[in-house]
Amino acid sequence: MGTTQLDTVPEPKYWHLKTVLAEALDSEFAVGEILPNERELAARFGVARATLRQALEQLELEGRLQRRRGVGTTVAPPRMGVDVSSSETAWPGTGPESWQPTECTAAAPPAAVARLLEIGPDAQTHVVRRVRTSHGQSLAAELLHVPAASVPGLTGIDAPSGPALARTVLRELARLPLDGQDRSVELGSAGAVDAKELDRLPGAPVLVVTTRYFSGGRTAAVSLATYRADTCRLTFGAHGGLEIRHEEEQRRVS
Amino acid sequence: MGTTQLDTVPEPKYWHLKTVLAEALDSEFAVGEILPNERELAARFGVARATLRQALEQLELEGRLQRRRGVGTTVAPPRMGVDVSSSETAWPGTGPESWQPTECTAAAPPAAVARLLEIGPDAQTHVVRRVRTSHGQSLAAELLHVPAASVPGLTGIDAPSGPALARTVLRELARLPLDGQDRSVELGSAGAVDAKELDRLPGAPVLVVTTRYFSGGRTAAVSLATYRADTCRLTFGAHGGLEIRHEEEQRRVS
DNA sequence: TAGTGGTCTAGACCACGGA
DNA sequence: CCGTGGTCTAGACCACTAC
Repeated sequence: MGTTQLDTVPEPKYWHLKTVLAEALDSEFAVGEILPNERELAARFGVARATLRQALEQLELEGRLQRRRGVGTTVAPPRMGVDVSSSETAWPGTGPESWQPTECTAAAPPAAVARLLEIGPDAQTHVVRRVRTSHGQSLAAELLHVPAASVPGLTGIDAPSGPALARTVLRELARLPLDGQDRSVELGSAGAVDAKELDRLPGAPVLVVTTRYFSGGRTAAVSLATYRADTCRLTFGAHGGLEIRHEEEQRRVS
Repeated sequence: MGTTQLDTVPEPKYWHLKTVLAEALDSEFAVGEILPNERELAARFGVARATLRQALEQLELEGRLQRRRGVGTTVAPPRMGVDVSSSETAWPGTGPESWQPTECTAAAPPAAVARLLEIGPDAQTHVVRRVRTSHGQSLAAELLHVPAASVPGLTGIDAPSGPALARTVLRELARLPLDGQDRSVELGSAGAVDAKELDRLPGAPVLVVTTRYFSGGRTAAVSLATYRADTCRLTFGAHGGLEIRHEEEQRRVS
């Protein structure tokens, strides 16, 4: 028979729905435009709201949509390219970066960090909190763990607090010779505090960038930076092509 | 009053559930062990299955669990560190890599790729499919887009097909002088074909690594590699510390 | 065939943002 | 206050795996 057999692999509804919506997004909506609410979209497509939401969830994961409680679902702009390699072989806080220190506390590091720092789980460390912003939007939240042993110049001083202390720690750190660094990227979900800092709900997907800074044959500091996975594309450019350019806004299928 | 007021921010059930499960995973389960099935877990915690699944979903996203239909939910091993920078300034297919070419077709590139290649959307390109495996497990699926203009040596030859053609294209590509390359990482979801190649369901979260290869002032090739986000941690090591080491298997909270 | 996770439904109530 | 997305329920059936 001439009928091309389909349905041998029945496509899930939410998957088909996602495809349809993605095409509509390309052809019928402008960036920033708000979609009809979920109840109406579900009715329009003849599915339950939960099913519709499964499709929206995927599109949000891919950075095509942005959903905000109490507001609505909007068409997201293309992801921002965020350079993560510019500070190649450079201490954090040096250079014209977009990081803003917000806090500094003293604490014992979590087990995973202690392992990376190659220190005991009860060693004192300074924890510097920083936020990276661009165009007024929070891109990433960072916890920089600096063992007290790495910045001996701070032992006597305990005067400043908050951002001031953070800057002092960064300054002391920058006095060490930097031998090199290590980076890794993996998927994670935002904890409660990071989520608030990134203006997202807890559990939002994030790209976790782990950086180890080496000095004098030791690991002098470890940074855990969580980037909003919905809005960021991390670039490791040596050729300035995929950089922070905001690129074309609107595309249409030919 | 001495009562520390909680409940000012009522925690969602699935969030609390996720925390409880994560702790149980650390303290009561070994890697590879299978958990009770979803219906029983839901009953045991007194929640609906959908709610339990929301918690499991998050834990899977974080690489702590692995769920397989018809089998069950198992405790996942720590993520594999996968080096993505070793081929720094090197053509793909050269060196002792773990990539395996599987196919090669001729096609016009999708719009997004055409833009990166700086060619028209209807230019002919070779599309090489490769799979990266480690320890018998599929880690990543790649589509390498090579404009026909980049490998003029192939115009006369059209004899081999499949993997053989793929290797020929890679060989021809390697003859060009490589000026540099560009890399970016972002979150995506696996398409139907990639999902099958990665042994995951469509829509599974992946880390998309986009690489541009430059030669003679032009973009000679573009690679789109999708890494399993649940099992991979991408490393950009200059110091061989976070490399493919499988690391400690089992941890316990002190 | 039995048991697993994956999909889907039709409701309900809650938390948040803006008017 | 109303409308939005976020959470949750108690079911049902389907697709896959292994025995």
